Amino acid sequence: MSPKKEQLIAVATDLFSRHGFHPVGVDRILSEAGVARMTLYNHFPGKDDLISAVLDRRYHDIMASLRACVEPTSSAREQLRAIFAWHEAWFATPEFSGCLFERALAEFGTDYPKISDVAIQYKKTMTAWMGDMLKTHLPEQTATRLASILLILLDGATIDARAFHDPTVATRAWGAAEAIIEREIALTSSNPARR
Amino acid sequence: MSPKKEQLIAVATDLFSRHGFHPVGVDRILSEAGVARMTLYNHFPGKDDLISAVLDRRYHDIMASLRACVEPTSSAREQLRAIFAWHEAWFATPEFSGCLFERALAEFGTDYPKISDVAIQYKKTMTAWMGDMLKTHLPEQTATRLASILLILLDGATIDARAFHDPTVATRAWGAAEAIIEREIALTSSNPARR
DNA sequence: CATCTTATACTGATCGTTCTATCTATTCCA
DNA sequence: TGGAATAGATAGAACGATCAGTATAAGATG
Repeated sequence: MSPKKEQLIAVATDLFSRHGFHPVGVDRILSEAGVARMTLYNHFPGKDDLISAVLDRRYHDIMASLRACVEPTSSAREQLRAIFAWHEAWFATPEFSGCLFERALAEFGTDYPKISDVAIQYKKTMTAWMGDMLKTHLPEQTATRLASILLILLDGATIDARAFHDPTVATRAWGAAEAIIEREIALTSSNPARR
Repeated sequence: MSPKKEQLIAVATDLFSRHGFHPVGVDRILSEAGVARMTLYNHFPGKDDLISAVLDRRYHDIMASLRACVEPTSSAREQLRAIFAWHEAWFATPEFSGCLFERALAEFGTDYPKISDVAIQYKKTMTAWMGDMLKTHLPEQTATRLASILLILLDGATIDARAFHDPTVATRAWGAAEAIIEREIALTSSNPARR
C-alpha cells in the first residue's frame, strides 16, 4: 500500500482517537500528515471512506494483537483471562481514549453501515471467539449466552475505564467473569442432564 | 422556566438522541422548535450550554424515573432487579438510541467538563446508590467493589443493546449480576471473619 | 513517458454567533 | 380605564470561520 495512504490512516487514527470523528476536519488531517489534499481524494472517495479504512485497520491490528496474547494451547480460562488482561494493559496506555468502534457507533449510530458495520463485526467476532473457548467446557447454548455476558463485561469495562481514568476496572470485570464461568461449570458438571 | 426554553431543551434532546450532538446544528433545533434564533441565545450562552442543559434535564428525569421504579421497602436484591428491569424496558423503547451520557462522553471526551461532568456524575450516583443497597447484606468494601461491577454490567448492556438492537441483554446482565451477588453473599456469610 | 504528489485557488454549504429592528404581552402608575 | 414602560420574542441579514470536496496546473520520481 502507498506510504502516503498508510500515513493518512495513521494520522487520522491518532486524531480521531484524540478528538473524535466529527471535530477532526480533512484539513487538519492533511496538514498533520504533510500530505496534499488531492492525494487523500486519490486514495479515498471521501472522509467516510477514510474513517472506514481507519476502523478496518484498527480491527485487524486489535485482532492480531489479541491473538498474539492468547496462547492457543492453554486452557479456555487462561485464554479468557489473557483477553481481559490485554484490555487492562490497553486501558493503562497513556493514549487510551476508549474503544474507537464504540465511539464511531456513538457518533454515527447504525445509520452509516460503512462505518458501523466494522464496529458490530468486531463485537460479533469477539463474542464468537470467546464462545468457542467456552464450548470446550460448556454446552453450546450455555457457552453462547456466557460469551455475550463476557462481551458486556468487556464493553462496560472499556466505557468505565475511560470515564473514570481507571484501568483497574478490567480486574474487577475479570473477577466477575471468573465467578460466572465457575458457577456455570459447577452447575453443568453437577447436573449432566443439562449437557 | 420559560416555555420556550423548555421546548428548546425538549427538541434538542430529541434531535441529539436521534442524530448525535455534532451533526445537529443550531439552525435545525430552531426550525424544529419553532423558536427564534435570538431566543435561544437569550436563554443559553451557546450550544455547549444547551447540550449541558439537555444532559442535566436527562439526568434528573432518569433518576426520578428510576427512583419511581425502585420500591424502597423491598429487599436489596429486589431493588437491584428493578434497576435492571428498568433498563430492559428502556432498551425495548422504540426511540432507544443508547445512553445520551455515554454518547456525550464518546463525542466530547472528558475535555469539556461542562458536558462530561454530568455523565460522570450519573455513573457515580448510580454506583453509590447500588453500593448502598448492597451494604445491607455485605461489608462496605465488598459492596463498593460489587457496585462498580454492576455499573460495568449496566453500561455494557446499554452499549450492546444499541449495537445489536437487542433489549434482552439486560436479562443476561441481571443474571450475571445475580450470580455475582449470590456468590459474594455466600462467601461472606460462610466466613464471618471477612465482615 | 507515466504515475504519483504537490500547491493553490475555489466551490457551495454549513457552522456557531452577533446585530438590528420590529412586534407583542404584561405590568405599573396615573 | 388608559397609556407609557419594560421585557421577551420575532424575523432576517450578516459575521468570519470551517466544512467536504473539486479544478487546475506544475513538480517529482521512476
